[in-house]
Amino acid sequence: MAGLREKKKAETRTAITEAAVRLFAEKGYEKTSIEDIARAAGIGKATVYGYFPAKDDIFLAYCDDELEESFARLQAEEGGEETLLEQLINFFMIKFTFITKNREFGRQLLREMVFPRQVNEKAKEHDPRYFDILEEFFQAAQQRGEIAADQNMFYLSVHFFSLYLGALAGWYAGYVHSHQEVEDGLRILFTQALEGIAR
Amino acid sequence: MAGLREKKKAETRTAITEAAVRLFAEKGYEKTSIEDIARAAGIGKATVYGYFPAKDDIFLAYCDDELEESFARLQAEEGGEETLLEQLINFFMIKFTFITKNREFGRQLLREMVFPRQVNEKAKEHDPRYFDILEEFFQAAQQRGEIAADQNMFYLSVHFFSLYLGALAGWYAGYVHSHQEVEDGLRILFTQALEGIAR
DNA sequence: CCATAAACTCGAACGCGGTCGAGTTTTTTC
DNA sequence: GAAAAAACTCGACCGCGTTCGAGTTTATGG
Repeated sequence: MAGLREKKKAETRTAITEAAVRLFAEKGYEKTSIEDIARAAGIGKATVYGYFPAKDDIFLAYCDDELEESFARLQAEEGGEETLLEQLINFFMIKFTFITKNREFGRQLLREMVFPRQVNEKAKEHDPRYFDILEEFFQAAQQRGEIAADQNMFYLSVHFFSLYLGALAGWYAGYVHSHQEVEDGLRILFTQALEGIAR
Repeated sequence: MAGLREKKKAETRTAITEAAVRLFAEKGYEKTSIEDIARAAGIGKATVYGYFPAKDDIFLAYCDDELEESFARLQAEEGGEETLLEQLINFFMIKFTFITKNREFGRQLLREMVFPRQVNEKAKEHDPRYFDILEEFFQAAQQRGEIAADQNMFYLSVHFFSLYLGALAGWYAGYVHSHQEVEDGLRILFTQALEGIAR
């Protein structure tokens, strides 16, 4: 019964995202028009809108791939014997390096993730994955006695994530320029936080 | 000599911003077209681009007014006998209430201020004014003995500003919904930070 | 199977942000 | 005060994101 339709739909959707991923990487987001994508996917321009409500949403599909890659690298890291501070610096610097690999891409993605146009269900799947990694760090640090036992894991994650956001804001606003400056700044902020958390 | 030209130019510029402010407030940013603004200002559409390089820049001129108002309210507050924690909560909740007065306006402004398209000279005039207020709080708190003497005022400001950013992100991502929740969250995060900062 | 409904496709057109360039007004130069 | 230069204005146009609507394909039910 069904099937033929669904299969074709899935194929077309894939064709769109693949064409978009390729073109975005080649020419950049702004320089790639919907018509370019449609042509590359072998369909009409208007048909794209049957699959994605707006251009930004195609971009977000593209981001999913990229985020997946970053996430994999984050999990691979697993430095087990560093201090919590070093683990956190490491974690966020990987994220930072990834997101600022291309300034424009990072800016666009951050705008969409930090101040989304509407509450974003997709983000609510992503975020916990990062928070889980952070919470593992905290758990281990707690067992090593590096942080107090009564700390709320979730708010700890939020705390460091916020400081990371601040660093990104400083980067995009032009207050810090090199990766080293960002790392130094994060270290200062994290230490401020930790010296309280660790008493 | 000059004068006639300059005066006319200033008048036209004012006419544009005033028309824009009125129309943005009436119909919202997206729904207001450059042509609307031009017509309301009594000039041609293309002329607008002689005064502002892009639509967003007219929006930012509009924001200047709004930010000025918010800033005035912030300075008027001056609660002198509260604890640092309460002062900070107060300060950031005023900012939060202002910026989320209109969700769309706040989102757009935040995107532009936190992740600007290019390094923004205007922002570099604004930011220090807020940081100055914060540093006064810290100075006073230091004299009261609420925080350690060796803290770097600038990074303290950055720290709390970052936590505020985190709260905004939580709001726009839909993790917290009421002002009370935001305030509660800020209080937890600020306390985490302070208990370190205050030893 | 056929008839009817539902879903999908896409050329054409719309709206809007932004640019061009020719015409006009002001300033400068001598 | 005339001629050249510079600055300003705006109708016409371009490109692109998005929508419309008519035509086509697939699914459904008797």
